[in-house]
Amino acid sequence: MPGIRETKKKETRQAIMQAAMTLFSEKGFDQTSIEELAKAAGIGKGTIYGYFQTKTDILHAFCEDELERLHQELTSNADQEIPILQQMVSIYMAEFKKITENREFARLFMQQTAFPRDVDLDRHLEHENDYFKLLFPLLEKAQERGELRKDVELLYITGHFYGLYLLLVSAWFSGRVQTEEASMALQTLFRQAIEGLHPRPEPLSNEGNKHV
Amino acid sequence: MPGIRETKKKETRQAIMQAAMTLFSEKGFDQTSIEELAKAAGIGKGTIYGYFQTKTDILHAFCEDELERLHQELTSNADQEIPILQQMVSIYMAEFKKITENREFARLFMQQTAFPRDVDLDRHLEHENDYFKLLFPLLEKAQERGELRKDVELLYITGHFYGLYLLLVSAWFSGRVQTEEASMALQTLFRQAIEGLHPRPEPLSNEGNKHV
DNA sequence: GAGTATTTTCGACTCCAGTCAACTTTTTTT
DNA sequence: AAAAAAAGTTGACTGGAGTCGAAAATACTC
Repeated sequence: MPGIRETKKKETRQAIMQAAMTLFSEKGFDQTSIEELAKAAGIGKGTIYGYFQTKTDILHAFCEDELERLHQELTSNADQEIPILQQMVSIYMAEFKKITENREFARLFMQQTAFPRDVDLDRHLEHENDYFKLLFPLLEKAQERGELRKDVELLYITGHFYGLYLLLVSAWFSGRVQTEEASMALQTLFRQAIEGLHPRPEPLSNEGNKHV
Repeated sequence: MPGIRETKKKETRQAIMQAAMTLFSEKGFDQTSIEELAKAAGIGKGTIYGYFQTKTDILHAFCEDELERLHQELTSNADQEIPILQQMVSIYMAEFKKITENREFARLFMQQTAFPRDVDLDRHLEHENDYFKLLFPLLEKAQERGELRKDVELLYITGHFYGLYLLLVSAWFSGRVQTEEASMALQTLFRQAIEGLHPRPEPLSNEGNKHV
């Protein structure tokens, strides 16, 4: 039996996030005041701070939820036998598309995710570990198939892909990469990461070197 | 002849940044109010907004100045004949060390640099281009020496290194990489990026594969 | 089910970033 | 060198994020 309290807490939390997303989308993050938001959610201003530490946290929690759901989807649909390059491109492009739906949300979310405040560290690490649980098995299988070096820790391999993902998002913000070019750019970067930046006498396969 | 106005503008700007850094360092960014800062700089509160758009901008401008100076230094000291791996590690570790001197500054600076607001885009791109002017010649020489593929655009090569740098800083914030380990971690990542994540029958040289 | 403890809600309040219209200083014009 | 224009300075003011202590709601105890 959940108890009145627990039930209401979940409901209220949802109500806040729901109201927040509606208002943030309609009027923008800065143009929405907490007081307004509280009224829309049918609660008092102070109550919000029993659920979230800051205004940004509301947005961040929403984005994390959305991505969590996306990851569930990706995990169930994943075809673990296609080349790791394509798997990684699919996963990170799905994330990229989701995140870049709203530029303002994306900025605030990425700022906190990539460079989190110390108070958020625990939550952040937990979330990251969930992500690893999705990625590691795929990378491990790719290692077995001989597509990835076995002498590189999975954490580092993930790092390479995640680093390039960060780069892509950053380049998108600065306007160096357009939304339509993103998929191509990420694929190119990932392929180069796999092939290496060092020149080699003979190409590894004939898929390579078609694009810069 | 500079004119009274121009001279004073530069002085005032310096006074603001100077006072800001003293106070931010002593009391922390959030604990320092603009009014306090204005008093310390010997000017009125409103005047600050004739020089900087936001409180964060003051910090950001300071960090950019510091990094600019660092780049000058790096450019003049650069030995363009040592392996590109070492050159890149030196440059990015210098930046890492500078930036991580103060955790709070680092967070605010990186958040704005990696995911800039639209109003800051022009300044940001200009600054990035200056950076490229430092890096491109080094990378080009490395291509000539056969250390880097010639079929990958310089912008992309820079991207690989910068992406891994972002990753390192992000991992430092999350506590996955300690300050003392950073240099080793970056070197490993950069070497892996050069060698590639794909396994190869015979190692390229005997420097490789010693660390994960 | 009355009484006590604990958790949650609330909005008046504090504090501060950022604005703005009046004012001062410098430059340009005549 | 006086007048007009332009650029820079200022602090009282505004609006909103986040706090806090009192009040309400729920949960425990006998």
